[in-house]
Amino acid sequence: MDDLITQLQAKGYRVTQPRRAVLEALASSRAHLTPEELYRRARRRYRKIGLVTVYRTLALLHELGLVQRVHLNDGCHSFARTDSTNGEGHHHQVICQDCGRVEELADCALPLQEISAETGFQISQHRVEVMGLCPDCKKR
Amino acid sequence: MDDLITQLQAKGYRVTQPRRAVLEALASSRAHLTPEELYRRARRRYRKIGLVTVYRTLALLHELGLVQRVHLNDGCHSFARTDSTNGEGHHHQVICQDCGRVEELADCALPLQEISAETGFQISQHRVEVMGLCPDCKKR
DNA sequence: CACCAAATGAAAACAATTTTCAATAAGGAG
DNA sequence: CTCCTTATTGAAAATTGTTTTCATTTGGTG
Repeated sequence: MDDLITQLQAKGYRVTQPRRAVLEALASSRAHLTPEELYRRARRRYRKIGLVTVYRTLALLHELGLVQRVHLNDGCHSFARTDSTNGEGHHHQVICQDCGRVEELADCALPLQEISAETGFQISQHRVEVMGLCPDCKKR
Repeated sequence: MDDLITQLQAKGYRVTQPRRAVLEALASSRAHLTPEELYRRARRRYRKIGLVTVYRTLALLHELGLVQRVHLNDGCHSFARTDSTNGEGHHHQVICQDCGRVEELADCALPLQEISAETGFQISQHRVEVMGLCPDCKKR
């Protein structure tokens, strides 16, 4: 969280109250959130914030690789923070279908060589998404 | 293509001119297409078709597992036909970033056991998308 | 060929996102 | 600490993408 703020400052962006509110809302949730949900949560921290600012902040954070879009079967409108452990713009997530919790996979072990050989494609990036129930939701 | 039509009939859906137009447009492209693009192409085959029908046909085909949504970094508005070889609702695609060509992977070789053990998730489905340049575009 | 439900197209409604623009506030200079 | 500049903001309007409504058309069956 403080890390996110530091990153913003480092890149020359201002650390404003609305941005703080969005960052805190994001950091305090393990689940993926839509702009609307994020807006509701951010508002609890900074009442005056507008939905537009949420969109703008998300765009900014996405550009900086601090949040990632979560691609679900029925739409791709949610975002989750990027785990600080993965420096890169990785896209390897495990997503709980019940509570929305998102976890990142360090390594995906895709046989890229093989895929490249088979298809003849020159591969530059990839995305892996695994869906299911997280330990908590699985118990219920 | 004829296969798609047969499938429609088999499920009790009517084979109408607009649907034919959409199916042909889909079948004749190796690339993923947005509803808008599909509309333009379908119109070349059946002038009177409306964009609404394209949406409806896509929804139908998606339900039947004959097309899949393509999830790109900057939006998920495209569709590609499902390779007839993969009966299942697989989501393992190789996508050309230049021409949009989509190829399906038969097998993804993800170490699901491992992922499950590591994360504690009970896994029910997954999606793999590999992006890069197809053989043709790579040459240019 | 006639019938009827399924399917269609046009227009309207709706939802999500982006743009515009005047007002505000972060943060560096003094 | 105050001033100043400019990035950032919020509200409203505009835009874009998608869905609904409903009267009309049409595929397929008898």
